[in-house]
Amino acid sequence: MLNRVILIGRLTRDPELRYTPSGVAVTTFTLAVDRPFVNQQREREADFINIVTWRQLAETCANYLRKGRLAAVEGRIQVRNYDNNEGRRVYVTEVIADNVRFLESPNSGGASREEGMGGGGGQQRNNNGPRDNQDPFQDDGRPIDISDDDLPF
Amino acid sequence: MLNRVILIGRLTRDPELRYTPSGVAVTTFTLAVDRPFVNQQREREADFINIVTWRQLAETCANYLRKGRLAAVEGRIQVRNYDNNEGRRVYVTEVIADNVRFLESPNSGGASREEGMGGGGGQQRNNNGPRDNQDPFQDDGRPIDISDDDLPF
Amino acid sequence: MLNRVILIGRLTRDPELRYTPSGVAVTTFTLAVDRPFVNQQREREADFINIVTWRQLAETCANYLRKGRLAAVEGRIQVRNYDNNEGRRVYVTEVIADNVRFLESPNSGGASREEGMGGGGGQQRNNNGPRDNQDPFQDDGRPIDISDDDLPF
Amino acid sequence: MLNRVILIGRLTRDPELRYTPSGVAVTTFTLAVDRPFVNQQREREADFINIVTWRQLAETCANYLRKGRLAAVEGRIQVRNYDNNEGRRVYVTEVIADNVRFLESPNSGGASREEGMGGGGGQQRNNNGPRDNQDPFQDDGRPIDISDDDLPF
DNA sequence: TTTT
DNA sequence: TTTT
Repeated sequence: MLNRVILIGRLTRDPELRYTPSGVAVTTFTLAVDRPFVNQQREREADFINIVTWRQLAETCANYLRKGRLAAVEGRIQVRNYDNNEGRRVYVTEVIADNVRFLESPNSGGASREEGMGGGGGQQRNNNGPRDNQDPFQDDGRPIDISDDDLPF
Repeated sequence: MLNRVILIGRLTRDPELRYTPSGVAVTTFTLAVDRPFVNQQREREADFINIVTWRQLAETCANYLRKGRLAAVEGRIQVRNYDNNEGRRVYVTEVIADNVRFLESPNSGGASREEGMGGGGGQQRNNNGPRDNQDPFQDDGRPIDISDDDLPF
Repeated sequence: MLNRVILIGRLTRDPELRYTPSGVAVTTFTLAVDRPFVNQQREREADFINIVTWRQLAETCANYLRKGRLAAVEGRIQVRNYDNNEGRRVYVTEVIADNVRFLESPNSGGASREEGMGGGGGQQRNNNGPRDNQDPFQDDGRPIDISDDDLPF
Repeated sequence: MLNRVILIGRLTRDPELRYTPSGVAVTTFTLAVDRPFVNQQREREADFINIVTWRQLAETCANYLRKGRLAAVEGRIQVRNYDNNEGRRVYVTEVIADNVRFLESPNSGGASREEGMGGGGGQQRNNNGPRDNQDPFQDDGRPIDISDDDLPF
């Protein structure tokens, strides 16, 4: 009936942009949200929360967010379930975002030194500007098997 | 860094009150939160979101909430993980509530007819008033093996 | 940059539906939101918060909300200022709602006995169903001098 | 009954720290919160929202926030009214914050060049570190006539 | 009275 | 000007 979430945290990795068979953009990433200090020893812990964005917002997130950046996310909690290959029902909880704010500009630091460095000998990219959408080798740019109702995170 | 959730929905079952070994009350329940209408056929779907409350709030929720009742929950998303008995890592997402509002009084209807009817031949209870805390057979009232950090939902 | 408000409270009076010169519907009402108990004497106080809704949501609120009803409002804070007839700058704070949930059905009680009783000899209305939109004497149904940017609350 | 606000914006001026007669710290500042773009010409507008913090949080805000800095504020809307010296009832809306996040470190830029430059011949201060609480000339550090219930913003 |  |  009412379902509202607001988070501020840092991306644990670069966002992943995919497309549904019908061509709808969907971007996923994980936000590390620090918990309030629990004890005097100031042990720091975080919750790692999966975020899903769709359409125009998905494209924008893929272009402007990177691993390590601070972002604010507004959205709603969604709980999906599916049966895995062992016949077990698995529950997945995600936040479907409808508003994302980039709280660090690309050149204000905060991003990990390793961001964008691909698995080995991959293309080098300018990680401080937006990602080049024309890049034909842009990872995750190909249509894949995701439906709007049941996208695997 | 900031983690805020606000939900309005209905309880899918009676709340469960337990105690940690050190005697801290913890109450869990699931909220069915209707999704906004997706299509013209007005198919109604809901997200089933697990809620955890602690201490005084846990006692109050156990006393005043029942299956079917409408409630507003304020809290934060928490993601726990543990290794199940098959050696698989399982992720559990819950909302740790710090504020719960009862949006239906006990006698304003909305609660299922079956609420409180135990497994078989159980005690009958007046389901419209608060639960009797003195009841020595109150289900879930015994200390069980829950720690504050890793309570099984 | 981010501006989100969620309120639950009761209407202090019937909602008012008006139209901008270009025919856009705008409904205003005030929500009484109880403050958390301040002291042991349990003095109850409330904040009275002005709500503005537009377009389809305005029509729906005018049709289904009434004085005394419980409602949840989601929106954003807006601060307007204008110079009054004494040349003083006046600041007005409202919540522009984009989502309103009716937490009491028309026949679940909660509405004041006096609701809808107009100033003198007014039409009688069935206050428990939705308001009749065809009613040619529906109060506040005439176009008035409100602009989209600067509506007087 | 439920009253929750979350804002992200920039301070329009340095925060002001005061004390109630009984010695309770209270800090006030104004947050400029950009509105979503209204038209194609990308006219940018903002809402200027008054924030009030109390006790420990007030001290921390006075120490770490400065004009121009980005901050996230969590709290509740409060509406006060008083009769001004012309016998008119004036309504004041503020956000009483219970959680403030500093989204820019003191040396990440963003602060105005003029911040901290006092009215005339005042002490110079290092504006990038926290404010020195021992400073005997610290502005707004003297007890003033504010009560907990009716502080003038 | 307003911030970037 | 205020609701239960």
